[in-house]
Amino acid sequence: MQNSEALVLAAALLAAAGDLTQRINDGVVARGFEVRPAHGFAFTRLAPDGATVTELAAHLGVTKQAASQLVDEIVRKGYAERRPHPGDARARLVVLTERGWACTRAAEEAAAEAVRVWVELIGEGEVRALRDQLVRIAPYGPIRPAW
Amino acid sequence: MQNSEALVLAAALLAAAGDLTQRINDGVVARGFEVRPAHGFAFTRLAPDGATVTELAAHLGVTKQAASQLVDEIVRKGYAERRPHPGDARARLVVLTERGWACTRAAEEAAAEAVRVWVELIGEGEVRALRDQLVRIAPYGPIRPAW
DNA sequence: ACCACATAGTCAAGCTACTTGACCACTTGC
DNA sequence: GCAAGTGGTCAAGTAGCTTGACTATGTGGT
Repeated sequence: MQNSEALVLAAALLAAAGDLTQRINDGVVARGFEVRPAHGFAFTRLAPDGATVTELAAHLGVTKQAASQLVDEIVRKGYAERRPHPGDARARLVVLTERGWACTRAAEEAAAEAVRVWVELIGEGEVRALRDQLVRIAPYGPIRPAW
Repeated sequence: MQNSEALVLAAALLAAAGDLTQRINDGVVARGFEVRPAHGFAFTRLAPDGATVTELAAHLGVTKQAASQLVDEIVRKGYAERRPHPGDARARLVVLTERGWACTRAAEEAAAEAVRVWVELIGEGEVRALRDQLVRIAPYGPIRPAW
């Protein structure tokens, strides 16, 4: 593969990721939730059983101060709440509220809607293949803004 | 495709894009250029024949003031220069210097190096297929940070 | 049992890459 | 040839991050 082709791949990947992210966020906002994209990726970490601020910081690839500010924001907006951590009095467990769960479901709907456009473009099988390949090459590292 | 699968696709896409962007930028920095990722995407627009600040702003999806500041920076660092625009005395044509071209070539090398890792993971044919599919679904809109 | 050290979290201040608003120079179209 | 539009910059404000400092709690060695 030529060098210049690699840059084309990078540009297309960035464009697709940016487009998808924006479509999902727009869809969530249209459903009545006041959020930005970073919140969504925080929610996916909080979703199963909650998480501490430090765990969230690692997931998002930011400092724990930044993660703490983000938690302040989603708590203030009613999507999550801080609870005492069972088994560690220093830590606090951040868990989603019912509204937080509703927002998560809205994000899934919006994502499905955005992907549907792609399915119409290249077909469901191709989208699945795309996803499978991406899952194989995507590192399980922090979810970060692309730049 | 279930709703939750769409979010998995989005997360994988974001992770892959973020990872690739960072690898490319690290590679360019390692080759002795002091840049950030947004510069690279500016370069790809400037590369053929130069561009005006307004065109660059549209390409990057930011205000023309922001684009102007970015041009200030890459001019100060010696990667580009402002020239009078032939045929429009209001505009100025921003063109790459020789160092700017060298940086672009370094980005291509770094991108190829990063993609090589993927080729080893899933094979060259799959990477090509990935690129082709992405090119088909990626809108030709602005290149933006993923969030 | 104690004390040094590590870790969870927050407060405060600062920075950077953006934004909005105002403005001038030049161009375009009626 | 003047009104409206466009290219570019200057200035000020802002959002979301950073680094630094600190308290409270947990951990491990002697």
